[in-house]
Amino acid sequence: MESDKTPHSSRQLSPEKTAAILDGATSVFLEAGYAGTTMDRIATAAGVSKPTIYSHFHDKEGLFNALMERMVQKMEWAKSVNALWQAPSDSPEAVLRQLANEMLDSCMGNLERITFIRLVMGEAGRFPELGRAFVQHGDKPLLEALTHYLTHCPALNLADPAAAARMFTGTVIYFFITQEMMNGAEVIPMTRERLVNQLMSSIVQS
Amino acid sequence: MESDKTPHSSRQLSPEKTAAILDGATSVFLEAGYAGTTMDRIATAAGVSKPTIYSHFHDKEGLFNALMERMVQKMEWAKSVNALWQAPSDSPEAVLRQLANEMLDSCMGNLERITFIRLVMGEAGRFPELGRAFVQHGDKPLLEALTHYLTHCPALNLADPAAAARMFTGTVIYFFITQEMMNGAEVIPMTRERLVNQLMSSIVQS
DNA sequence: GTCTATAATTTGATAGAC
DNA sequence: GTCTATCAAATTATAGAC
Repeated sequence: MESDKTPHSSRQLSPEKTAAILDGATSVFLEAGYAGTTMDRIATAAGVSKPTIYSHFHDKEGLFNALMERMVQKMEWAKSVNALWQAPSDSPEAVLRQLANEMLDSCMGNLERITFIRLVMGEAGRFPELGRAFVQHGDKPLLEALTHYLTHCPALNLADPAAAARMFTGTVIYFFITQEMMNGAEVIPMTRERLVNQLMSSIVQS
Repeated sequence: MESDKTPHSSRQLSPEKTAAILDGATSVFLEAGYAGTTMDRIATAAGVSKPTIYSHFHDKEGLFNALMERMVQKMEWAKSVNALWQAPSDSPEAVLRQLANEMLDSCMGNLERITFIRLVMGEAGRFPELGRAFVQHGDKPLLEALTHYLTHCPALNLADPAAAARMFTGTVIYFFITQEMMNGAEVIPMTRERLVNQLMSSIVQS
């Protein structure tokens, strides 16, 4: 068969424009939500014309899906999970404290992440696959790594490590949700230190 | 001064229509989100004309604010909180188990509540007061009641009851978020029984 | 007080030039 | 391959009849 890479290839879309469209559309969708975003604003933000968008993506929904898939895959807790492996000789308490703090450091005050999660939760009803992909690429790897750690850490004797991992992540992430995603920091004040201490006394020595 | 309640009062808006508009608008906003909702659809759903809507509410945003304020106030965990007081002689484990189960019963499979929370989280950036009101009327009373119980229950000796209450509600509510709001039930399976057992072994005997 | 009809603008999407 | 110009439909909001 002939190669696809002939000099005068029939490739019809510029990768640079594709990236510009995705970047511009990302910022507009994050700011205005799905229904609040117009193709005109995306064209302006991306520095291209509207027909160019439609030549690279079938329609508004196709562009949104492509863009959110890209964002969901960049959204993993990889850096936080590293805390579980990079100092294996540390005490479980030190390791788990660092995990909680890495998770909170990567979320608290991170306006782009806050806006992204708001968008995912708001659209998870109209785009069910988006919600599932968020859990698949975000929560699942974190829960698996933490469950594995809690299972194999010699000092801990947990009856149900997977449930303990759920309690750990749920406590940390819902704290982030109430304080920052819901603007509740002054309504129900709480410090991260007290929360993490509570988790330690519940997991490390129960 | 003259009374406002003269027989030929100058009252100019029918309360029945106001209620019809609020009800119709609620169902449309829940289904389509803020930007995805049109005043035409609200008029049809409410069984009134568009000018009638504008005579009762200043504009789309004013209608949305009025409606969400009403929904936020109906959204309390009152029934769940009752579990903390209606059988004070029960063991802490029995009381806390019932609280967790009441919370989950009122959420899991409750499509209207799922859609409502998705709407609040999705719009908490563009309507910051909405997020705060959600925490004020939802999380705060629940946390205060649970903290009070954990503080005064003789059998428990918790170092930080408020932090323990946070762990309890965060674990339960984030479970609901991942499994149902994010459609993650098949991606990261977990039973409510295991989760509640984990909470019991972390709080009742730590 | 509520409606019918409509104004003014914006929207998602495309035809056709180059 | 990308743009200018433009379409048909939908959108927020209102004027004026009754």
